[in-house]
Amino acid sequence: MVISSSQSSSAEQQSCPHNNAISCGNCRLGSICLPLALEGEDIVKLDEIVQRGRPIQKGEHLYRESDNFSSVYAVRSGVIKAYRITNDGQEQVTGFYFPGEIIGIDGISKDQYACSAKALETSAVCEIPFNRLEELSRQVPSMQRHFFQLMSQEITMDQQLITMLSKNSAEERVAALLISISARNARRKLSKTSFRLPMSRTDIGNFLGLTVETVSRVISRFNKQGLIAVESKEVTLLDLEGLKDIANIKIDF
Amino acid sequence: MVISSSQSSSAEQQSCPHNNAISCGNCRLGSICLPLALEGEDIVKLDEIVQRGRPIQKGEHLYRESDNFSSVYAVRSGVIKAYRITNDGQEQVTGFYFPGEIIGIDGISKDQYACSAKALETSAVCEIPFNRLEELSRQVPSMQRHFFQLMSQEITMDQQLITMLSKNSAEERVAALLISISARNARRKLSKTSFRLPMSRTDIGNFLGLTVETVSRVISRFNKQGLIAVESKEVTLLDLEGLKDIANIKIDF
DNA sequence: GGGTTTTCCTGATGTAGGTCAACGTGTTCT
DNA sequence: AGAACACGTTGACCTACATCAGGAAAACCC
Repeated sequence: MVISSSQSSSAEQQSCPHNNAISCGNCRLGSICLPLALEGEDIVKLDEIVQRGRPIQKGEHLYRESDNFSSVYAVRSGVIKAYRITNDGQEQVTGFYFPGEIIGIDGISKDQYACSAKALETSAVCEIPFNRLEELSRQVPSMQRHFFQLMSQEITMDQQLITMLSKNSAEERVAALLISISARNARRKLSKTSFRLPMSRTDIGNFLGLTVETVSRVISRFNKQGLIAVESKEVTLLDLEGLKDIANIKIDF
Repeated sequence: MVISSSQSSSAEQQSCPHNNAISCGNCRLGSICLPLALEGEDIVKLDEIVQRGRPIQKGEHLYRESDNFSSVYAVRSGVIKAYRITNDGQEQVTGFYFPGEIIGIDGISKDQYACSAKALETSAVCEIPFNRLEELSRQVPSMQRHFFQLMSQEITMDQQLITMLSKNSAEERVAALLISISARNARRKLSKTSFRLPMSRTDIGNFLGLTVETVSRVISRFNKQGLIAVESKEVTLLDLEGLKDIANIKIDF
């Protein structure tokens, strides 16, 4: 079944309506997901190995835990949730991936994905077959460097989350997540203060190591205090500085 | 100042008493820290870039957070603690590194180390200058693959820790750490049931997101229940299966 | 070798956030 | 449109772990 991608309506998609016209060279996410140093010729090489598939519907999986690892994916539009199932059957959300971000690199170590990846809304991704990427990395030093950096960045982000989970209060965690989403929106030239939370409260709680009830209470409290204005999933950050004070950490995850 | 390395007395050191006689080819940790696929000739190439420095004394730093990144390090003997300082000045332990394990790759993303690395006991490390490693990775595909895997492994380990911090009880966490250390000892052909905890209770608590008191209480409880036998830092795991039941997770961090 | 400092243990008490429960509000399906 | 269901909010209560506090035992160090 082929689904026409022109139905998609996210901000990112609108700017490049025809799928087959998209290339890494003209993608407006390039500066986020690509090495800035990549030269014209090298972008063409990268372009050749990148596969742009049909959109993924909300709730659909990009891949599942323990599927054979073959590709990493760049999110082009939508939001992807990464999660794993613990031994006792609980879900643990390990990250949310926004446009321009790369997902799937945790699969390299064991040649199978360590997480499942599920679309939280209709999403589009660029598939990058890993063996071709490895080849390209050998030919193009800046590409190799970029990929090492990307992986290292994932590590430092995880370490920030570790720190948060072991040291910060519920309010600090929720504030940190709001600021993180805000910052990632800003990178994509979207509003830094007004956006839609693509994930459920349950997912937020799960990611932050809190229960739904606690997340809900903290958000309500922020709302009452005039720090934010919430209407279900729509959020406006009214006092970004105040939130940063509460979060009390430098974040870029 | 040069410190004679013959003073060192750890198990790993004893097997290769003369520093300058050590090479990646004859190091008994090779199968842990090196790509298994590396061929004779390639090991020589790796050997040429690896620098074996003087031992690091207990409490000494290998590098500090925000030092310029230049090298990754393979622990040859001893134990290294990685930690970062949070905005409000608290320490957060992000990992313990045993012989055969690689530390420092978190520094790649920003070209400066994201953590500080401190020796918990007199240790020896192999320094691997990263730019030379990058070069070598381009020439030797299996080397590049190995390094990607190493980084990816660090990510999955961090994600396991994240899961533990957000889902597991104090007892589960402590049991998991004990089993992890046991497993890492086994990899090095050391006792899986009897060893010395190289880190303080404070460090354990910090790493596991618990207070010293809680760690101490849990360890005492395990002791009373006959799961382990502790005398200060010396531990014997009396009921490995029982501990695994408690830990309730597959661990390899 | 004895004093100082650090580490470890254990008990008493407090609290942030979990649990349980009930109800309101969207969303989906027929 | 109305039933069925997932999601979100709020309140009352509870518990695992933090905090505070004191004392014992190592470890360090003139």
